[in-house]
Amino acid sequence: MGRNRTGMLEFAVLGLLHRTPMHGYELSKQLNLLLGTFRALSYGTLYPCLNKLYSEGLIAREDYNAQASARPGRAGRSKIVYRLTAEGKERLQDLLVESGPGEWEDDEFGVHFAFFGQTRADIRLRILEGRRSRLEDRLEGVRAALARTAERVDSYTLELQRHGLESVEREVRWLNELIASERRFQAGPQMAESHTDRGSEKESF
Amino acid sequence: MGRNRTGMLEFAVLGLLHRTPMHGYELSKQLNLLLGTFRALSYGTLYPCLNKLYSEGLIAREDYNAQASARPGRAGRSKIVYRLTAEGKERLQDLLVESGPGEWEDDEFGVHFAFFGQTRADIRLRILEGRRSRLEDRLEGVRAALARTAERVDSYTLELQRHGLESVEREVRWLNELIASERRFQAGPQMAESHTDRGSEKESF
DNA sequence: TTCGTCATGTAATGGGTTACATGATTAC
DNA sequence: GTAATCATGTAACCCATTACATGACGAA
Repeated sequence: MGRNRTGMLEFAVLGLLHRTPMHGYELSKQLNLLLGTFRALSYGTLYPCLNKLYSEGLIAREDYNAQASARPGRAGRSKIVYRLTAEGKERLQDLLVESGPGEWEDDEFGVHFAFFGQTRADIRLRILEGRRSRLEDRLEGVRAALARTAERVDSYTLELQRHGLESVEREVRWLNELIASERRFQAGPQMAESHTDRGSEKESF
Repeated sequence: MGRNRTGMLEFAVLGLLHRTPMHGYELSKQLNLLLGTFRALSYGTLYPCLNKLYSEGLIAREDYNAQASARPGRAGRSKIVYRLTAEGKERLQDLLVESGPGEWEDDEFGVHFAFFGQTRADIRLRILEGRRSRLEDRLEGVRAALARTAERVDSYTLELQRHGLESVEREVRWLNELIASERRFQAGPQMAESHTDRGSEKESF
């Protein structure tokens, strides 16, 4: 047993700190941007989490009582900059590679996706496909329930369900595009121009 | 002071029981269908909630030890059917009429919307408009953040944010349609026929 | 000088899930 | 008879929010 219920927060923190060291306040903003659409979080959550990661040796702190900084601008306000330790990096790698059923859920998927840039291509594909089949199950369930109850329910409830259904359908289409583009990339990795403006050159991944 | 943090669950339970008395298990399925897209919940949450509502006198229980049923076999399986008391109905009315800023959030909005069929027209409009402005604020925030960080971030993160943004934009369009249709209805209740295909008979409320 | 925002935390509280525990009924 | 699902609950735990508490910096 002993499966880690990990907490996506720790994952997200490790992922962000791997990109670049940061202090808590900044981290919190990044996090709210990163997970923004999925979920927000507050200081009451973040700081205890940082303490925990620190006590587990996954991150290291560095105090900035900025005497050191020649900057006259921001003198000594106490900032604590965190960075990943070797153990932290190892741990992050383990988390990145996880792609079990738990990883198809909303939160988990969101965080995993956010760090796809650091994830192996085969894992990316597995997660995208898992997510898709997860959503398809959900669709089936809701459609069945809807068909059963449809005529017996007021139109607002119905409208709510219809809208929910369409949201899920839309995400499935999104996933289809992403999966196609992942496959295209894995089939022929010869080139993939980063242009990223808008439209549909998902090949840039 | 004394603002109720109410818990949307209690609201949803009262709302469902107002439509028709039910026992816990059935309630749980209805609830998961009703809030389905928004959130699921488990027995560990529901039963304690029912007990609480009962102890507050908002709902009444009725045991079904199905001797009554034609089946003479064993003492029937114990089902507990719940129905709203007078106090419960009163309480539900209070909740239905609430339309403060808290009511524009995801969960709150979902539950309120699900019971729009029992909500006064002016309140419906207030909630829809509040929700919309809530989402518009969110859009602005995300867009700003996106503009600030856009070029400094890998394309997966960007794609995630773009998709999130589009989801919100889509919900705003949905709300626009609903608001328009509510206004049409309030302006001239004689008829509000228009496209919106299956959604248009809001007059039935 | 006052206000906004940067910056870090703690304590109380709440809401929820998971796993556990039990047993009846229905369909195969 | 056996599996699925109906049906009800409890206890342990986890994660997160809210409100509280503190304080320094930059700009108006």
